Amino acid sequence: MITLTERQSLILKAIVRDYTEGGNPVGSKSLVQELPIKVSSATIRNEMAHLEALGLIVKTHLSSGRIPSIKGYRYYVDHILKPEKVDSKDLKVIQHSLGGEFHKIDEIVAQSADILSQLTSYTTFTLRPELKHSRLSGFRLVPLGNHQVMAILVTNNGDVENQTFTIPNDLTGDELEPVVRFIDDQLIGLPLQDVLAKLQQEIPLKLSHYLQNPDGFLDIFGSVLSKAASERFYVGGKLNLFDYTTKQNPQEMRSLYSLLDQTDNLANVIGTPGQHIQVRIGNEITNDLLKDYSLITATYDVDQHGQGIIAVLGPTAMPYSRTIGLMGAFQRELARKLLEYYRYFDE
Amino acid sequence: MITLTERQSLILKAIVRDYTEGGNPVGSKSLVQELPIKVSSATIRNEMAHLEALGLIVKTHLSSGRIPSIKGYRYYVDHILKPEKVDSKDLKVIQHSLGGEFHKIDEIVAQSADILSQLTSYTTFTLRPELKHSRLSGFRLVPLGNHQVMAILVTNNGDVENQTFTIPNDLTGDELEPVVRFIDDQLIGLPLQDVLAKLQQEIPLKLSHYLQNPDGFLDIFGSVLSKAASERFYVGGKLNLFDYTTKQNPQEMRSLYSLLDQTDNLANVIGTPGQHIQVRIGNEITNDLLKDYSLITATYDVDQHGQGIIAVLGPTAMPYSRTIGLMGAFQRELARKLLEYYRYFDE
DNA sequence: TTTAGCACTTAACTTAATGGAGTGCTAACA
DNA sequence: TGTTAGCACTCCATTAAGTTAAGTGCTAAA
Repeated sequence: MITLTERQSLILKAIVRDYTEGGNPVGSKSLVQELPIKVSSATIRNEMAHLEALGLIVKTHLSSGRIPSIKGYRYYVDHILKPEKVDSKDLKVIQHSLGGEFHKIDEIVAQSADILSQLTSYTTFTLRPELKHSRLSGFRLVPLGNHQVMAILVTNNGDVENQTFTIPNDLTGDELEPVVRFIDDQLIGLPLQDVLAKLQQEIPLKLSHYLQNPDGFLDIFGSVLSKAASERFYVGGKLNLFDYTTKQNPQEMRSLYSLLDQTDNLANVIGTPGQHIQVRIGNEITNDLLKDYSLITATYDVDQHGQGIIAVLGPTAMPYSRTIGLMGAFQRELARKLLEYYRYFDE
Repeated sequence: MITLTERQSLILKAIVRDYTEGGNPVGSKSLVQELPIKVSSATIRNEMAHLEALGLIVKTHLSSGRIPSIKGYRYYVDHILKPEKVDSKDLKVIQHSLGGEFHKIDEIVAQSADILSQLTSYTTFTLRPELKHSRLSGFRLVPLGNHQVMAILVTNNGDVENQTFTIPNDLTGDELEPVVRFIDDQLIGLPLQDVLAKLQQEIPLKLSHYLQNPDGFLDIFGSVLSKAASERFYVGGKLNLFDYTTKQNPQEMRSLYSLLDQTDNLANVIGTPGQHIQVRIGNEITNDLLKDYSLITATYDVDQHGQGIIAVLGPTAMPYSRTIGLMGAFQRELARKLLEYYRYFDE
């Protein structure tokens, strides 16, 4: 366990600030002018040597200024940083962007990713509150004429998922009616997860009483259901990657960009709802492509409707204080907006 | 009007081929070995000087080999190039990828963009057959409970567009029923364009006979309608841009990438259905961001269902012959698949 | 414990030197 | 008249050497 003196802490803090703002290694002379204490550059050099011995800062070459190491950022984040109070202008942006009328939870969550990326200039990820709290509240099959049927699934949270199918010739709309009634009787009110489980087991058997060949229908229902039950991250500010990337090589950029496009895979990187706010720096992220970046994840809480995630990906040299401040504001505002949205359907 | 001798034409062709394959300026000595005619390097130098005087090839510096100029590519494309016959393996890939079952035209068109980008390693754009040939064939409002209504619009081509709305408290599902009947009576069978036009003019007036306050409904109907009537390009192989880009600067990459993301703006760049196949090279493209690239657009024809577009964006130094060959195959296969799809709804 | 002073190190930039690929031109040749 | 060998010339790319500025560690004195 590392403990720093007041002065060492001030120096580390100044190095982190200078480096994240200017991008250049920080030398002892420039620190003399900035520090609120009066010491010579030689003294600061001595302290810096100490911080380096502890592994908190490193040189880029033998006679260069210092930059924070991963461990240094870690110490800074854990012991020094105070989240910055959100600028009232920024808060207004957040509130205004969430103030409009939304018809879907996903719209709110996607919008949040966009606004947060705009405010931070980084790349952001948002996940809606976990679906394990969603229950099936309705299922319809709407014949559209011309061999087409639309399947619609509704949850108690107001989520609507739909998909259009071309019906095989041996399956008419009329035949499907009793099946819909079967679903209504047996499955309405159950959590989506349970429905999904039953779909693998008892439903096919029971359904065969109603329908000669249930496969076609099961495909349709299963497909809409799994769409409704799938958790996916929304990504905002993908283009910002071009601004803060450390990669020169277009090939590496491609791999990175491609990672952000695989929204279904992001849970592996970002994780699941958990700690209030978690900062992962450099190789603390379990993905080699991101080992030069920092990832901040925050869980937000919408009471009995479960928890969701917002996350920011940026350079290791980022203004953590400001970023974390903004994320705190988003946690609150997003939770508030979603609660308001859910309340509409709880009536 | 430029006319080249047989030998000059051979030399230009060889320079284009060498440069697009190797990426290096081509010198007279290397050409000696490749050309099917027996002449010395000095002779070739003389001919090259002539081609340069015509503006077909240029030097990168005073004593360098030559590369084709825009004008040179132009001449090559217009007078020398023969579309390459599509490899049977590639043709199988195309046919297989379009062979599956699709539930939407947009799926077919989007899939085409992906496959073409895969085969060319470039970025591709596809546009479905023009919507002016689509007619409104059905409109539904499905109440989903809990203040929600789904509006569904169907066209004679089997296109289905839908959107979910939260209904204002002063608008109940029952009230909407006569309105749907009004739509069915008055608008079914009309081209979407006409419906859109009427929506601006006579409909609001007529509707006020049925409904106290038609604004809410008009918003809903207009919103779904304009979704259905909007033409947008599908983009495939955006990531390939990283491979063939000439930009080093991340900022320029960002602008370029951002252009490709604005799918509603692409018509300005790519144009509307027209010529069979059009090749635009370098600054012939009316967009400064693309002035170092080539854009090949091809119109495909689906009989009475109208025309669509496929396009490929790549480096100016691209194997035009192969690319154009592939696009020709796509024109045929895509038109065939769409015809088959449409036929299903014409029954 | 702090500080002034100094020798030392390194990146980044500039300048010079060298080799190779390719050209244009001239004069001879078929 | 078209073709070719020969040669001087140009420019890029690479390497080598020199210079400057920023910053360090260490020593010795306050």
